[in-house]
Parts: sequence; structure tokens; C-alpha cells
Amino acid sequence: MKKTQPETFTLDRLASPVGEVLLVTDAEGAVRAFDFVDYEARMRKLLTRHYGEVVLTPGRAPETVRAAIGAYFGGDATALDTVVVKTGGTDFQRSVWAALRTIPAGETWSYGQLAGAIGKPSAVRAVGLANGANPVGVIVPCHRVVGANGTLTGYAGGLERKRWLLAHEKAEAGTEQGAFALD
Amino acid sequence: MKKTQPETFTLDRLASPVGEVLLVTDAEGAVRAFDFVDYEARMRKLLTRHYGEVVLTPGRAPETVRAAIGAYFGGDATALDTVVVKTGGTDFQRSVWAALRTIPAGETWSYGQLAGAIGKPSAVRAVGLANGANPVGVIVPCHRVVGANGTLTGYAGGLERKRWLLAHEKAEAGTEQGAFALD
DNA sequence: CCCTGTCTCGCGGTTTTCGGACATGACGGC
DNA sequence: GCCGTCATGTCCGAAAACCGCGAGACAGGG
Repeated sequence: MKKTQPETFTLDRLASPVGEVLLVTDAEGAVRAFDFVDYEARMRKLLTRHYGEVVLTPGRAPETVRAAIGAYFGGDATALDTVVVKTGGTDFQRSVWAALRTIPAGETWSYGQLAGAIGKPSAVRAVGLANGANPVGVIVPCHRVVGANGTLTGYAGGLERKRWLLAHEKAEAGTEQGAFALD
Repeated sequence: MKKTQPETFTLDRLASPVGEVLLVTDAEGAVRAFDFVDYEARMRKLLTRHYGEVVLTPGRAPETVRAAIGAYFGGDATALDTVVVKTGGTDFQRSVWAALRTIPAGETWSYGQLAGAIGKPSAVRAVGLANGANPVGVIVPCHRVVGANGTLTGYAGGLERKRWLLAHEKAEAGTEQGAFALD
């Protein structure tokens, strides 16, 4: 019903070891959303929530972004660190998402740790929710957050993928450290 | 909290026989809001409701618009008919506001008539509500609607102004018809 | 009788409020 | 150890409240 004029973004599709992924970038080349193809509906819902009506025109994302994603899935777990992302959401959510990007590849934090990192140690549950509302999967590594006891608890792209991503990143870090656990 | 980028409009201030008025126009020169200076808070609230965060930068509205308003207050009751307005709001509200502009100057309709005109004869009260939510006072002549028994019932800018506007328009029409009532 | 003023009640869109559901974890009782 | 409890931010749906009304019922006065 609102009449705010629609925003237009570019929608690219890439292949990955865990299935086709969707990559939404804006005119400046910043990433606005990233998700697995089988969760396109969810992604669009988030975009709509943040920006109002949104138009996605199929097209190629900037080469630097495509290259970074390729490198990441190819084995360079830190390749995504320099990718520029831009999100909507509330102040709280943005602070959570910003904190997520400070978690080093190959490492995991608990929801409590994350809550502490943004200065609201008791907002643990809210952090979980904000995590789930992350529109830029993988690049903003919400998958690096697990339960305090080590359980994976949940992932918007499916727990299988969360497991895969963590193993992938750990394996990469592991090649330098010499050892890592498979399960 | 939403992060939809703020919209920017121009805010002009004009003198009128019923006090200073505020005139908000967009980059295309369409009128987005119009209200009396002592109801600025209400106007801003409506703008925010419709467009999210709004920035009003002081400046001059297009001369055509300024001229039309001057002519109207100067005595030409139909001078506002050609002014281009643009509003947010729900479908229902916009249909009400569109119908308002079809009421000839110097004439008044009842809320029931107006409801009938938009094809919802029983939505009388809702029409009253939509009327009160009109962001573009005077130009979209919500003041030309009165109770079925002729009472003025209400006006966002104060009943005094409603009375004045109606008398003003009727006087203008009256110069052709030869007679009109003062009270 | 007729006219008028007051009161009651139904009408319908919009806004507000409220109560849940969650990708958790720390704590106190058993 | 297992279980209930509570804190915390956000979204979503449902329900209620809000009114710039108007028709109909009724009581008084001319």
C-alpha cells in the first residue's frame, strides 16, 4: 500500500559447491543480499522488508565480487572479508551483522559471545533472531555462530550447508595449522 | 528505524488571509503537502507516515503553484483546480481525495454524498477519517464536505478557517449568482 | 401536527496495542 | 543432570479503539 518508489538492484546467479547462489548488488556494486537459490522467497521478503518494493533485474555482479566469491568457495576462506555490503534493518540488527564480520574464518562464536561483543550481553536471544534475519548470507558469516555447547542450532540455508561452510573454512585454516576435526 | 533512504522535498512559506501557510513540493513541482503554519506538526506526521523519513529543505515552490495559491486567496476560487498534487496513502484514501477535487468551488457535499461518489455509500465514517487525513489542505478541498444537516462538523485547520474558506468560495461564486448567506 | 434537538446504534478503514514465536543461555531447584 | 523461568529485539497477525457520519427513535414546544 505504501507508495515509496521501488528500488532497483541487479540479480546475479552463481554456481557453488553447495548449490546455485543468488547475489544482489546495487548500482555502486555493494552487495545487498546473498542467499541460496532454494531460499529466494525468503531473500525477497527480507529485501522488501528493508527497502519497500524492490525490482531485481537479472545481470552480472561486479567482477571483483564474483571473483571473491569464487575464491572463497575455491578455498580462500578470507576472500570475502573485503567485499562491501550494505544492509537495511534496525540499528540493533546492523550492529549484530557488523560484529559478525569480525569473526575470523575458521573460528566460531556462541550467541552469548556475540551479544557481549555488541555490548548487550543479555540480549542473547535477540541476537539469534537478528542472525536469522541476515540478508547477506555467507559473506556476513552468520554461520560462524553456534550454541554455547557447540550445537549448530540453526541456519537459514539449512543446517547441512552450515556444517559444510564451517568445515570448509576450518579445513582451509587447518592446512596451516595441521589438524582439524571432521565432525 | 527503517532505513529506507529519506526523501527530500521543498518547503515554502506563504502569507494568506487566514495566516501563514506551508507548501511542500517535490522535485517535479507536484504538491505533496499544504497546511497552516500552526499545524506543521500534523503535516510532518502525515508526510512521515506516507513516505518514511522526510527531509524538508526551505526553498521556493514553483512560480505556477505560488501564483495559483495567490489567485485563489485573491478571489479566483477555481485557481487551484489545475495544480498538480501527489499523495501517498492507501487506495481508499486516494480515491477519497480524488473525489474531493471534483467538488466545484462554492458548493458543499455531505460525507454521505462523497461516500456514494466513490462507490462505497456505507463507508461514511471512513470517508470522514480519510478526509481528516488529507495532507494537502485547501488544494484538495476537504473543507467542502459538511454534515448531512449542514453543520461543519470538523476541520483539521480549525473550524474558523473552514467557515472562512467556504464563505470565500461562495462569495466568489456569489458574484455571479447574486446572493449568498453569511452564516 | 410539524419541526427540532438529543440520544443511540451501526457502519468501515486505519492505527495502535497486545501477545506470541523465535537459530539462546544463565540460574535456581529438584 | 533435567526442567522451568526469565531476559531481549523484532516481526506478524488478531483484536480493539478511534472517528470530521447519518438514520431512526423520542420527547418537547409551538
